[in-house]
Amino acid sequence: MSLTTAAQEALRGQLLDAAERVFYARGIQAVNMSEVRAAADLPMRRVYQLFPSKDDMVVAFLRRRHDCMMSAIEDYVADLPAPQERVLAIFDYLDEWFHEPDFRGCPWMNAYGELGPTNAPVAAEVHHHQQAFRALITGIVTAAGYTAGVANAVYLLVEGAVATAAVQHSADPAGEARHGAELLLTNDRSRAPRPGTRSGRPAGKPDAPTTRVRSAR
Amino acid sequence: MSLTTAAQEALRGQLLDAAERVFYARGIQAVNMSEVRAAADLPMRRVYQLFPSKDDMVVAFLRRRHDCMMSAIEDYVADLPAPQERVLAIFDYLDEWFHEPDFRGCPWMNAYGELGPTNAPVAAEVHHHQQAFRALITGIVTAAGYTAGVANAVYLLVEGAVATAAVQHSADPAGEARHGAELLLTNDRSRAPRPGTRSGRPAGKPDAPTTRVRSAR
DNA sequence: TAGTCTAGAGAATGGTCATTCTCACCGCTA
DNA sequence: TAGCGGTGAGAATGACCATTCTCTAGACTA
Repeated sequence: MSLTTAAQEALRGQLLDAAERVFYARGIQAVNMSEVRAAADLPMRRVYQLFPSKDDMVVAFLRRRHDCMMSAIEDYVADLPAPQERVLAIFDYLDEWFHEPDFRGCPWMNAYGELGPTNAPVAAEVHHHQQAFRALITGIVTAAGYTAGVANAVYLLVEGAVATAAVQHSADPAGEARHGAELLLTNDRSRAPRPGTRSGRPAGKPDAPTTRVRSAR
Repeated sequence: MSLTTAAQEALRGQLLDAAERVFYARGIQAVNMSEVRAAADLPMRRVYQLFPSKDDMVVAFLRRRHDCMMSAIEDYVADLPAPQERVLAIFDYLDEWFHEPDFRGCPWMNAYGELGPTNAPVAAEVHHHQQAFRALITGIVTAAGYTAGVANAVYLLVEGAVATAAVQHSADPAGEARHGAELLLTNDRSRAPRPGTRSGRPAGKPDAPTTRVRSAR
């Protein structure tokens, strides 16, 4: 036997960490396998033992990042009691993300732009991510009692903010989208929760201002 | 003299037509210069006479398409008298675009995903497009008397709809974004134009339903 | 008609890249 | 110690591609 399953998993994680770093920073097609190999500090032989092709590695990178992002948002929102705050916290999450120094847009949209038309597995992975991500967002909004129309609009605000922040190298779209969402939420006739009621976060996270995006970094 | 300026311009147009077709359909990096040459039905020598490099051709393709899209939206909106209708017509334009059989998302976001980190001129062109496009959208909204916050949100809805429609291969996001915009517009306290007043398009374009996206094709 | 210029068609060049292969070596068993 | 399965390091392979070059032929001048 060459390698225990646990050791394989550790190496796979090490490789995906490196791949994610270089692919996200510089683009998938702009990075060759030698660079991935070097970034992961693994021999080429091992790289192809862990993933039979670059495409497989790309799909795995996208999937792992998807899982990571989904649970991060769930956690971010989980301990907020007020439904409207839960919705707005999505945009606070975006604001923190946009402030990360190596933020470079949506990994899935980037991959779609690069490989969408020529690489069916990658396109399918992007499609899957977007559907699941959308379901997560709209789930948070509708669970707070708002209409499906509001939920759709909140989701589109999120997507628009990510695309805009990437190209403009600015975190402002998070706040702008948050403001748009506030307008949608406070005016929704089907529910119209009054703002200001039931505010405050439980211990473990600092207070977030109600009307403004929390600053990160 | 090798070629008159007018003839050069005609050939340049012929080449950009072809380049736009193949680049947009299959991605910039996935298409090689021989394919562009073949699609334009021009000898290779001529291609490099018209654009000194593939990068130059890509930038020119993006710029021409930008000019085209900007004036198309201006025209689309121009003859609508009611301010709120002018805003919503943006989404009708999107709906028609999304219904085109070869719609494949935002050419600029696609190019940014492909080349953004490695190709500064392309990144600059995308940046420029997004700023100008945003100014156009927010100009239409604020000229209709709405707040800057509403204008920002409308713009983000547009960007989100384009990204979502591309990946999901669906035109629905146009209608969803339109609905979100309607919620924003009809509830904007700073202006609150009553819906239903001053409706109807002038001759030359068919009537658009007020609450639903106009079907294209 | 001889000379010169330019164009078209496509091959050659030089470089890159994903993937595979070689080879010397290590740890283990008998 | 001889044999064996697997390893690291990196070179070789085969394909692709942007860009340039060659060769042939037509158009135009004198």
